[in-house]
Amino acid sequence: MPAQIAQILFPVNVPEAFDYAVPPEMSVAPGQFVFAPIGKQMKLGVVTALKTHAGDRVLKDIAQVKQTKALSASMLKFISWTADYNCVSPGLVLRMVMRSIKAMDPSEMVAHYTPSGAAFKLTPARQLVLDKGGPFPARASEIADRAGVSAGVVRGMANAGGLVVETLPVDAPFDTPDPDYGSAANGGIALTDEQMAAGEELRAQIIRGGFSVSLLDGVTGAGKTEVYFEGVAEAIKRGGQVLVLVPEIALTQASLSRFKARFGVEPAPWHSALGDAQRRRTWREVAQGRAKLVVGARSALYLPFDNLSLVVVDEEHDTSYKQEEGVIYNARDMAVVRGSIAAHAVVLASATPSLESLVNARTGRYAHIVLPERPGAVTLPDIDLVDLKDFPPEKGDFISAPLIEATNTVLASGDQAMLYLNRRGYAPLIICRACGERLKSPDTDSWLVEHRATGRARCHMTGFSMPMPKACPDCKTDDSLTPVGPGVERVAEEAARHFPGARIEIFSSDTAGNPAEIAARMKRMESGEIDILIGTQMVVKGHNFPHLTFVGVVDGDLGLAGGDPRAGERTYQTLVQVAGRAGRADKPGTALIQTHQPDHEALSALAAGDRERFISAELASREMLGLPPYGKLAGVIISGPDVKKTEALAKKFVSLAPRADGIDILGPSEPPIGRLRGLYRRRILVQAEASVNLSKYMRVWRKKLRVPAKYKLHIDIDPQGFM
DNA sequence: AGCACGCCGACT
DNA sequence: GTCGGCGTGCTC
Repeated sequence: MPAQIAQILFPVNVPEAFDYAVPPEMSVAPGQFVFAPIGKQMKLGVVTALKTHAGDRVLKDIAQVKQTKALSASMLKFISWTADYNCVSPGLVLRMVMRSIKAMDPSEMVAHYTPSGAAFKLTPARQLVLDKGGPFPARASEIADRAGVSAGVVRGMANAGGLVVETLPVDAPFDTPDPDYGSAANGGIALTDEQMAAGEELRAQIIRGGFSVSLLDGVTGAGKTEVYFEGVAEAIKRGGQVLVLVPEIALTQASLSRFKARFGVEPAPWHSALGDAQRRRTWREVAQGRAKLVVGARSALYLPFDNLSLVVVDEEHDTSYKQEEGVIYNARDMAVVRGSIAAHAVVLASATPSLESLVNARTGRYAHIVLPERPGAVTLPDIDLVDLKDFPPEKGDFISAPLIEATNTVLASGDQAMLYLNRRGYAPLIICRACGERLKSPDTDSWLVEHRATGRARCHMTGFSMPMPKACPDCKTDDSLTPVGPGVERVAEEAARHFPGARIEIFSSDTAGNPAEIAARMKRMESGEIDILIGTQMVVKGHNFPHLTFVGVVDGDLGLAGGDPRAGERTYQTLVQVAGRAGRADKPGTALIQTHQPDHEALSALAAGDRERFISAELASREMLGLPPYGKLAGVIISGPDVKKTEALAKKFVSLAPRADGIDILGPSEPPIGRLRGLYRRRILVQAEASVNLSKYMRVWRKKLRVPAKYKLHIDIDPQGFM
């Protein structure tokens, strides 16, 4: 029998898996993690395939098989599919999967304590342990922490017989969700007939098994979450694992609590800010198939699920599903791919579905489940546009008379108002009155934003920040630096002038602080301790304020500039979500949107409350221009330390483009941010007809150019922005 | 991603 | 003379 050869993929940036000899006494299977020598080092990789013949090359031996759960065949396929589609090496995708390498070993075991109930010598400190030390079983340090005693007390108490000791994993398994825990039958939220029918449809998909995609389409407040919970319950009931993807910003304690209310346990969390211990715990429990319910941001899609049977993508239109750095991918699209590979159900949920998903639903590729507005409950408020040409704000102000009037009316009736502006800080631009200099981020084409609350000038692209200078750094004139344009801080200042006595709070990622503080602010808003909330994008997600009946959008045009083909769609989606904050819980609401472009299709359709009109107009123009979903786009970003060489490299790349029908290449051109962290950037846009396999074309093209060290070429399939 | 090989400036 | 700077290229 010929020696067996294993293809091994390593989590490094090499173009393909490498061949290794399997020693005669060793047995390996695809998906297993193995140690093998690569160069001078020993690395952990994954067997992707076995074969019997590999060229003339003398192969090295696999050193050792790692004793841990292997990746499933569908996971391996998903890794290579992701790499191919997004034009990156499969090793980089594997690196995302292997994010928590320590989690491959079983959890360390450590002593846990539980009250024994037996008689023992009770002291005041020991009483504290019993009163406040729980929940049990727990580690000595956790109990001591909660009870406010030293860990010695806990151990002494165990010796005295008051606590029993057992050795348990440091990383506790997650509790098993109960599909019926908070169901309507068990006293949970009662579903309407329509919601029940929609839930049944999802259940039916899951019972039928196999690949399916359902677009769950319903306005805010129509009960999308309750409906997809029905699907989640069915999948859990059948023993499968469920992943619910949410936009990173929406992964809050409040959203986890909704899962707890419905399934009796908090789900396993996954997001970028997770600490090492929690990350390890979730990764391991997911790999072992013990974590049944996972709620996570986009990267959770690359967790090594053992038995995934449902993926829900909540707020599927949200742009944060697009990963913009490293491996560039769209988690919403990859979720559908994962479902087709692993043959399971996928649910896309949104009040404002992306045009791509809508078209897929209309052509029958996706099941379309439409939830009607709840009868009796006002959902979308009355939306009107304020043409800033007709109602210009006072000089230096940003709030027009109609917004002031509407806010006053709402405040007089004891309700709350919200002013929305998606701009952090005080002013987006700082300019010198004496010499005209604009404060710019070092090595980057981006203005510094004044943040008055912290007295700093900050770059939102790079994170650079410095104390707000007293004098112009260029002409040295004192006190000449002037803020230009509005940020939420400035709008709050203006609001304080217009509405004296009103309790005003700002809510943005700068002021948000930790989760506890966010929750506290939300609570103040809910209980009516805030009259006017002034917020950025952060206020859009998921919080319901029963007394909020007016929303004023300070700048409805933000996002329409810049030539991005999806700008109109994004603006429409955001404004629907913002306006939807007003007037729930049976109180009618109103929304006013300040704009310079009242005739823009997105804005006028919004004011008319006519989603259908906006969608058909937008689709018609996309079809005419050959843009997604009727055509395909890819972006190329080339960056490097020298302008001329970067430009030359971009031109050379364009000249190497394979000739093909149905493909247009635009550029290279300088993107809006032409220089970022000292690197000059050039952008190429590739537009293709729908029938073209654009990923394959880009992979072939990419191989023709050797990119020098320090220079980078990134391919972005279906780019969402044009920065 | 690492790690070594390689070819030019400030030290014993 | 050589120690080491990091630029370049390879790893089955």
